[in-house]
Amino acid sequence: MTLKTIFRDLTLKTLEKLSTYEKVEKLNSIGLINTCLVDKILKFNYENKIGLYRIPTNLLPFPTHPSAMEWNWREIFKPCFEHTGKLAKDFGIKISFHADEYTIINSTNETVFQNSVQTLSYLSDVLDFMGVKGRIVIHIGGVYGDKNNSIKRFKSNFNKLPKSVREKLIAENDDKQYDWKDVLEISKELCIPMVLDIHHYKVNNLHDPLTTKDVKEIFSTWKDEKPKIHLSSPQNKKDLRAHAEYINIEDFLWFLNITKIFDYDIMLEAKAKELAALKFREDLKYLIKT
DNA sequence: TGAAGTCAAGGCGTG
DNA sequence: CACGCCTTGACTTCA
Repeated sequence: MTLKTIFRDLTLKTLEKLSTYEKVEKLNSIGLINTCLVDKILKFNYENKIGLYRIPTNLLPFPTHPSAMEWNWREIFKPCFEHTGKLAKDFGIKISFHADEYTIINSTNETVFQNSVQTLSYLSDVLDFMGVKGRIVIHIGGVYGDKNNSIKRFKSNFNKLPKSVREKLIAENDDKQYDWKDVLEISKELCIPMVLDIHHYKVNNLHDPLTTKDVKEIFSTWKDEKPKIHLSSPQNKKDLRAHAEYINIEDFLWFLNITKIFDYDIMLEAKAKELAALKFREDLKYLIKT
């Protein structure tokens, strides 16, 4: 059994050709198709004992764009999200979002920061409507030629965010700029959990190799919550950053070896999505048996 | 109905 | 300086 998980979308150009009435109709229709798809995925995950799900940020089309301001999705979709949230809770599936690359909390441009606040509020409100204790993953952002100042700006801008957003954010190490030590320091100071992405770690690590002690410190940022890591495999040797279809079990074993004493969730970032998750689990089972 | 070109946004690396 | 990349690509147009 495979899932066809194609989330509907539309281009701005198409949207702007429509009358106000047509716009709302179109946006509603796409939003509804996508939320129904989420319900279907949750059901699939439950049946296949997959305990996590990351909802794509394009769940709703143009949720924060000026050209769709007349669309009051919060009012219209509240019951939908309540229903979806109830499913997630009944199935025991943890929900999360990953803010897109345009969400930059530490931007030097105030407009970019304000747009980021809008996007984060959208994601936060969806989680609140769902009534789940979901998380929103973010990266630290740009460096702008001065990492120390950019980290400072991240921290001060973080504190300008609405409380409802702040309490959902979790920070992830990235593959180019902010490595795990940078993010750990920031996470500790802001008291937010850190998601360790072990693929990004391998691509971008300026420090010593990760030890069990380091992982313990990273996991301690989660307090009473079960920690989560991100796992993916590179597309190919040349293009290390892009995600492959499936997970190569080798990319996890080294980490498993230093974390056997811990209990944590694994979010897979693989293009084959649910198929990759099922295969990963089979590979792991086979390996442990032999 | 298929393939090819296009798509809101930022920051960074590459040619 | 223009372009591609990142995101679990998808939409739109044109044969």
